[in-house]
Amino acid sequence: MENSQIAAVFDEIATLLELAGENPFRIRAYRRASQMIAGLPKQLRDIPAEEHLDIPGIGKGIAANIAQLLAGGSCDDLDALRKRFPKGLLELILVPGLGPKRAKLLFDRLKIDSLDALRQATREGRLRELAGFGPKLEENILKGIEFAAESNKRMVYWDAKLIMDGLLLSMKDCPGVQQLEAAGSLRRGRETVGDLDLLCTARDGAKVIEFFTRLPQVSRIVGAGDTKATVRLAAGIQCDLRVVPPESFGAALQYFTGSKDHNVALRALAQGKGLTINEYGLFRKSDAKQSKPLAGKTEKELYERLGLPWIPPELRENRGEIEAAGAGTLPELVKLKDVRGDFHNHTSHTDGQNSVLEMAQAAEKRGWEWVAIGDHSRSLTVASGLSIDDLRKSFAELKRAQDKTPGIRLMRSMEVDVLKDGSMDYPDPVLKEIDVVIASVHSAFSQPEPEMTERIRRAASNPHVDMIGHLSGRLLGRRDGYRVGFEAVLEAARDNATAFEINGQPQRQDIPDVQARRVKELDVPLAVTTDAHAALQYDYMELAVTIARRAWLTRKDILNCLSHKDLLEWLARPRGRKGTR
DNA sequence: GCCGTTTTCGGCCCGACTGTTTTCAGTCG
Repeated sequence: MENSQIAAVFDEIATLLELAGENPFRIRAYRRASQMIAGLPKQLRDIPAEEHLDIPGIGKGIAANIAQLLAGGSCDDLDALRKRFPKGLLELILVPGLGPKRAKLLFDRLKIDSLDALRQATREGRLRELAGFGPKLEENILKGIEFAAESNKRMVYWDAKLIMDGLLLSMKDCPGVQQLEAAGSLRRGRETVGDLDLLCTARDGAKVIEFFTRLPQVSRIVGAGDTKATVRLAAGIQCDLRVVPPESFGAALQYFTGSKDHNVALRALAQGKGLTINEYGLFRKSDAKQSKPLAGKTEKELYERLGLPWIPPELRENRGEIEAAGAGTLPELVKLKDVRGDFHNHTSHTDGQNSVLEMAQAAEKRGWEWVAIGDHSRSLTVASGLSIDDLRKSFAELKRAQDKTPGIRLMRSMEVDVLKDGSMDYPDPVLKEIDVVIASVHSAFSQPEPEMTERIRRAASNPHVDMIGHLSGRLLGRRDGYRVGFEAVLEAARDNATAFEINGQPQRQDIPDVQARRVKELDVPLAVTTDAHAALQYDYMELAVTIARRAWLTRKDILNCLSHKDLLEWLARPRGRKGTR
């Protein structure tokens, strides 16, 4: 069982406990464990059971559940709870306005146990029989049912970012708005985003809220007060706007950036110092009226007043960043400007849109020091992969492009298919002619895990392979990755001085942050890549770097931060078993 | 259920908004 599946079980247990009206702190314990496990850099099954207790948020009870899950795929607590509540009850909670209490009431009194049953009962006016259910709620539930049916669709980071960029532009025209910033999971750079959070300072909140709710992007107003509004955007995502006074901007930005777990942990830290935090500032507990904020204007002063350096948003997942900040061991995260070039992209020879020269010129224009320009190998016929002859012709073309782009050093890279048996799509002598070889799986996705693992291990052990491309093979929102043993591949990569790619295509984001952090743990190098299929898609480097930052990576961990000279040295590194960098 | 340089028991983050209420519960983030 994967960590993500175990995390999902604990999340379900937490929800079911809510329905059962259990102790809220017990519920929170399960949620916390779920979050913690989802963020672990290593698979629980690869950690000795007795060490599970060392993980924060995991005690005796949850450790026992983990043991059961790893042994048999389920656990007693989950099974017992599932027997008490029908599956459809979990759907009801997805309806905005319905939480565990109301869902339970609907089930107990009206036997409603699915969205369909809810729709019918609402239309028949049966909800009004219940205390606390009036006409407004009824109306909101009807609207909410359609939303719930598709509410598990999160938007990939890049799409959400583009929508947010548009909103920021629009809100700049709003009279009275001073500071304006995106918060929430988007600011933390999460791979998918469930809703957008926008924060601004202004004197007259009501006027700003009115301006915001009338923007053309807004399709429906869910709620609006003097300091807060929630709307549905035509683009199909919810957006919250909060207006706060300038002296609270830092506290509010911190608060609405989250994550929830980070904030809870930060509050606990404040508690221990006799302080309390809310979105308006940091206060002494003794200051009951909260009249004298100790900090709040900026995030930096808020963290510093708690005895911590400012923590970059990408790290705020309660995955050890608060402890590291306290110990002064936060990493100096890689920045976009540290990147000197890209390894992975495609030209019009295969499925890209721009020529080799155009890709070279676009890279030069970005100010990169070098770029490796790539294509697909011959097996990938859907993308008209290059034959050996065409590949060799392209070397000459690259030389001609180099003459026209004196400001950048060009190299040839190739995304070479890993065939079913783990052999490469070109013979070794041909691979040797290519400057940067990226080994990727594009076929036979449904191989059993042991075969897939061995297949990629073999590729990672090929002395001409420089990095493993998009290891999981997932496409967010479209398909899960293929089944592959990450630790086994990682071990082969370490032993053979092979790197891992962090692919910045919005649907891929592969490998994800948690795995990249694990790669770093073993001191295996990583590369951030765009997988650009058009010159404009070099923009995806920003996303690849964001993933790297979420993985706690510094410039030392990333091959793209090497100078051309040092990169050539790395490419010529000694290979083979136990070879060193 | 977890956790402990205040504690192995008794705590556990905090406020806005809504809808239904005569003072607040439920939901949400």
